[in-house]
Amino acid sequence: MTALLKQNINSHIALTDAEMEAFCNLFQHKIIKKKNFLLRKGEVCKFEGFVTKGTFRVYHIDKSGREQILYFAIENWWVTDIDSFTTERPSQLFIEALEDSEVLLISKKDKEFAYTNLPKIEKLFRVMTQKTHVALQRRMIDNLSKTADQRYLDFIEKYPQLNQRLSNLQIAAYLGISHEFLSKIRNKIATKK
Amino acid sequence: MTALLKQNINSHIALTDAEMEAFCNLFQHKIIKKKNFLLRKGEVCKFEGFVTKGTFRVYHIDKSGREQILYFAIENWWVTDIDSFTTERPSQLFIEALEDSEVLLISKKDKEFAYTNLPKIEKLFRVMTQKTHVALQRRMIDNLSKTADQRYLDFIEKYPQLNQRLSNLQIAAYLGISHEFLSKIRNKIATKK
DNA sequence: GTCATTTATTGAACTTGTTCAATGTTTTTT
DNA sequence: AAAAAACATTGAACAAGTTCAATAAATGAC
Repeated sequence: MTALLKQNINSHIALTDAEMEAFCNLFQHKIIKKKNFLLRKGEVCKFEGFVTKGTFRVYHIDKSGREQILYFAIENWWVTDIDSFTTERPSQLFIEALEDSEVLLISKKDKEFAYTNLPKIEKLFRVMTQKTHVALQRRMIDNLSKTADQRYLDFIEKYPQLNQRLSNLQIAAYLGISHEFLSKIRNKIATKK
Repeated sequence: MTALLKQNINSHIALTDAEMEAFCNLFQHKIIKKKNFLLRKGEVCKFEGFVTKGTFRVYHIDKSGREQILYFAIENWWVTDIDSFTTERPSQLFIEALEDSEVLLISKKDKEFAYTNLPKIEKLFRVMTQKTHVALQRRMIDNLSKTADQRYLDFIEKYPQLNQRLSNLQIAAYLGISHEFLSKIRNKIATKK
């Protein structure tokens, strides 16, 4: 059940078998059907999750009703609203399953327990947050400097697995463009080749 | 010399006086004159810095020569290229003083020393990275959902101190628009009131 | 204080991306 | 298998933002 989680943790830091067991035992397995929500705007995010099956999208809905996707999470990715989870304030985000999915969830209390009793877990989350932050910095710069065409080409090159699994609607909401315009970009790319 | 740094650390976590002294003693004071660089593209970032005086901008230059500002750092802010610092690979970024400035710098080796010998420092940087990450997530969503006018209004409301100290050139590079267009936005706002 | 440099403004032509509406295609549900 | 729903494409009119060039204003260097 937690094999993928253990492998993921191993890719960041080294834990003894006992530490690994102790930590992984804190997670609860949960099944989320397609179109169901792990979190809705207004709720306090009470978990940090690790995806073992399926796809989630973490998104925001603005005043005019448009959706902006902060990130996708598929197998082997972590998912949470880190803001709401740490501050315990209502979330501004939605986390929705785009397919029938499964996650391992750890509660805030159990995570705090791990921080105090398993010092390396503090390092694990520092390292993971740093890596996530670096990726977001790159995306920020790309969004400031690149045209939508280029961002789309980058996306399909960087995340071929996501490109296969996601509708163009979802990809457009991630790139920050209308799906109609994405369709025109795709047409332009296809006819150019 | 390190009073501001101590105050900043206290705003994130609680350290004993001995821990605080031990940690703050690892920092070196450095003066950087206006238009000089703390880091240039191609160099490995060997420090994490805390600004005690002045202003820095952390920016990227794209293929067409346009500059995108990742963030500004004034007194009481931290500054580094976290990507280059952790991976020890050449940086893609420039860090430049926009005024005569002063920073407290900690080297990678000393930071590692702190992580192993002062466990709370691990927590300090986890917490700080989380907060920075949350701020960047918000900026990302704003950039995906809001028009340049609104982002500018948000900027001057959120960072009045930066708005005062920075040229419109710098602000435009942060917002991801041309400075000419920022000028037109400013005109529109001024004549509307 | 003057000259040179940098920063800010404005207008015109252009490019990128949006909106809306209509139509076709695919997927899901029953 | 048919009907409904969701997704994708296309075109036309529009809005947002860029580029280039010219000029004005502010700042810095000597």
